[in-house]
Amino acid sequence: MPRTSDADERLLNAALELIWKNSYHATSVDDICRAAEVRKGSFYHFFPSKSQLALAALEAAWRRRKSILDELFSPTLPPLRRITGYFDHVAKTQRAHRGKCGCVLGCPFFNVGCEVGTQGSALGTKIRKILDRQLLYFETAIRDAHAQRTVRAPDARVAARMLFAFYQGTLAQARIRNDPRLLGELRTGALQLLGARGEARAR
Amino acid sequence: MPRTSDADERLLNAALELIWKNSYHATSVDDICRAAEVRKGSFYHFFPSKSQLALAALEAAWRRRKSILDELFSPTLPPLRRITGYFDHVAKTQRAHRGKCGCVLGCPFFNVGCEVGTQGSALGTKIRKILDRQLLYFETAIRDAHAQRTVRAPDARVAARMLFAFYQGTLAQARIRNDPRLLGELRTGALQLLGARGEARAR
DNA sequence: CGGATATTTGACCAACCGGTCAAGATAATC
DNA sequence: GATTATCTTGACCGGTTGGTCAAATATCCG
Repeated sequence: MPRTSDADERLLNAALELIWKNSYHATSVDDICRAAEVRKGSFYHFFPSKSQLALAALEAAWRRRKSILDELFSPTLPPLRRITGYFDHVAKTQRAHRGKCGCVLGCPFFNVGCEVGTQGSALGTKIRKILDRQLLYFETAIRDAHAQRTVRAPDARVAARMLFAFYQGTLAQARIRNDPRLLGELRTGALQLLGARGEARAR
Repeated sequence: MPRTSDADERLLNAALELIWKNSYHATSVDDICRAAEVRKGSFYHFFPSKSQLALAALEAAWRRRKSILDELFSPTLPPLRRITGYFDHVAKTQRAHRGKCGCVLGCPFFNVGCEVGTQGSALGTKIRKILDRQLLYFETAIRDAHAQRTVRAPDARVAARMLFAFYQGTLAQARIRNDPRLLGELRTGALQLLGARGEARAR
């Protein structure tokens, strides 16, 4: 067997980068090829269509994110720490984005989800699935926090949805305004939203 | 003087509808012309470019929204009622969208803001301005609520930003999942986020 | 080395993109 | 009813879109 190429990976990376920074519809196949230094013929050797490439790129991004989430939401950590620790991590990476490419980028799944959500595409379905899974991390952390009474959240699922909405809304505002300082409000907002007890608020 | 036309208004309405439902980049000039039953030549008689049309359409949408906000956030109403009343109104109109076109559409300013936010276009600037103004309604309501001690929010601006993020995040989730039921969580989340007192929570 | 398979290349496609324009149609005004 | 400014029309533009393809080339394996 002949020749192994990394052009497919370069395409995945370039696609994620461009779609994340701009948007799905604003990113053309030619743009992606140019950024990945791959000719269009090779593009269609590896991927059947632009939408399939986007799907694969988001899937790859999710795999990376999942391993970070698994670490930050480890059950060995106090439940509220998992959440605030994750928010700290998000603030850090968004600041890094801003340093590198000049923009706060927000969440790629959420951004593309907003863009294509109403169109019933395969992309939309995949994104809903990813967001659902991300929600689960919040849900179990909140359930644990409730069990050890650092938080009062009888319905952990609803509380997780509200926290997730607050989190994504804050991240999106940071993108729209290109201001990572807004992410500093994630921690206090989360504790407030979950009705965290006084003692739990410190650090 | 000759001939008065409403083609410009039809274009504004069609543009808002299509951009809101789909996205800015997914909506073409031809799409808009078709929906408005206007030939392309007429389009460019009234508007110099697609982006200027979008700008004007969002501006018109904001004017309509502003008059609703002025009414629902009237200082004659109890401060928390202004907020919950607005959320009720949003839930109602989003349900209506879903009934009419099958989709929860979310907030047009926020959606387009997410899409073009990083590109430094005039559209982005306009949207930031609109979102800022919408934020002010929350801010004064929260300040009033704090003054009459139905809420504890020493920094009304920060509290407003957090509430706004929660509101937009929830609306966007409802769009992504096409589920208006999520909007039912706006009220309880808002009261929780603002640390509303027990008595204030009842209806 | 020779063959099999994986990859690369660049030319090509029809459809569509945002935008232009000259010519004609229409209607309020005098 | 002529004038005049507003609006409408449809043909047209070069560039870009997502996507195709046959031929060339590179590599691994025996």
